[in-house]
Amino acid sequence: MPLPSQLLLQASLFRGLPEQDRQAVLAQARVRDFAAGQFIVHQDELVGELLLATRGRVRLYQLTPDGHQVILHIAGPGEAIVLLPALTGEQSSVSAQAVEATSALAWDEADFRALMRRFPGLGFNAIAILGEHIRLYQDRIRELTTERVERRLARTLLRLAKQLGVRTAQGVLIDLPLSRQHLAEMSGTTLYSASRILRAWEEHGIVSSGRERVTIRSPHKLVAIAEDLQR
Amino acid sequence: MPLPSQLLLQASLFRGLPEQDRQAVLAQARVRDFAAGQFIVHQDELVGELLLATRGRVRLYQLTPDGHQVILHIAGPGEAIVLLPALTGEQSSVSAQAVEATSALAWDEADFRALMRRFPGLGFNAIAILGEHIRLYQDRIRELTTERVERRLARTLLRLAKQLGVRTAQGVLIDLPLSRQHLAEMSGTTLYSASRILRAWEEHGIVSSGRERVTIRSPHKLVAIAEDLQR
DNA sequence: CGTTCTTTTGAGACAGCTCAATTTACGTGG
DNA sequence: CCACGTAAATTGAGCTGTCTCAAAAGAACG
Repeated sequence: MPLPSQLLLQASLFRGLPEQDRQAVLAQARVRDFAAGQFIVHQDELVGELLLATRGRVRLYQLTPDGHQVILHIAGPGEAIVLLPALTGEQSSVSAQAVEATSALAWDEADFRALMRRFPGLGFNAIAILGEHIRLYQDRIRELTTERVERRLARTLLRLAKQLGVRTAQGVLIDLPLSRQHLAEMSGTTLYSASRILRAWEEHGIVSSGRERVTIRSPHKLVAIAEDLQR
Repeated sequence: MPLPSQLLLQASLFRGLPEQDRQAVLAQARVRDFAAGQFIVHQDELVGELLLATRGRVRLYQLTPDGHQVILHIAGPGEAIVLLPALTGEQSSVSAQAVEATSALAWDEADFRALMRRFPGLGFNAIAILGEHIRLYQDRIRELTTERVERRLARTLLRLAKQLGVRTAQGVLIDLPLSRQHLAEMSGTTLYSASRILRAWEEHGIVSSGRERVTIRSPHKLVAIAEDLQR
């Protein structure tokens, strides 16, 4: 099996590890594949393994009792799909569903913990990843309590563009099937408000969006909206 | 200096550490004291040390460009005041201000990292703590996007009661100077809405609140509001 | 070329915010 | 211990951003 080593060199989890150690860690991983739309873990379930995406995209979300979805993150190649439950042995706080055909490396919880004892760098990297998540979440909490919908939506698009953006002739395409509903669930609003705002932006030449696709034509203007540089 | 060892046995950071190791870690700590109201760290500043509260209460918050505060957490004895920046070497994502006279143990960033290499249990505990924060933040994001103010306020009070609640004759007192403004900043609303809701709850015998004080008379009813058990 | 899912758009409702004006509680100093 | 000043809390009134619900139009796919 040819490992996608270029990508895994960049994976935050392995950053700074000596090549030899990295190989030792990779040697213990299994490969798992998920079809588009397949559920990978369910909220409040025990998982028992650490999953690191190598291909595809995974939607991480929480479900409320009355059926609302809140999307917390879209994980792409090089990112962990399930990390915390494997590190702490607790159940998952989120559900994960593959958006596209996805592959991942999998380590058994116990195995990975043993690896962390052997290679302390792994532990530091895990902490750094959790730290990034914490910062992102803190930012979102601040945005949700102090900013209005339009700005939050702008931030969501900018975050997505940074993470999954692809340069095209028209601008930056967010390379992911992304409905208005999904955008709403990432921004803390409703599908209707998201649709109206995107329409308005389309009129102003800021974005160009179709069915489950968004291209940012003018990242600059979007930043202006997100950061309130206009008035 | 007599260490408050009972408390430090419970501190999540030292959980499960052999007594001997714990002593070795504690031996490298300095004690720092902060007056009520004193600023401990500022957002976006480098910190350079890990701070573990042993006494008092610390408000952790973010400030928005237009001056709004968003309170992310109130840290009490046994909890870390500054953790992530020391672990990753990055600047702090939050500001910290002592609510009361506060004491803390302090380790230099580099020293603590060395201790983590020596005692891997420290690293696992750090991960567990970060994990708890992540779960709390995820919950808040979900609440902010799907629940209305009254319920969020109920949850805020319940969280505070769980963490800092003191049983009294009238109910559970939240042992902390806590204005309507602060409650609003923890719940994602305004001081006015918080005030109105508390008044209504007072009328229904759910809480009894005075100036910067809240006592929960009927935790049961508050849970009913938070969890929507009523209708 | 009908079926299904996504998106758009309209109209109305309302939760919660804003702003202003009091009232209440506390601490301090005379 | 009282009077005063200050900060917190309450309350009213009006406004509006955003949600809700309904309906129709557009896009994809067998």
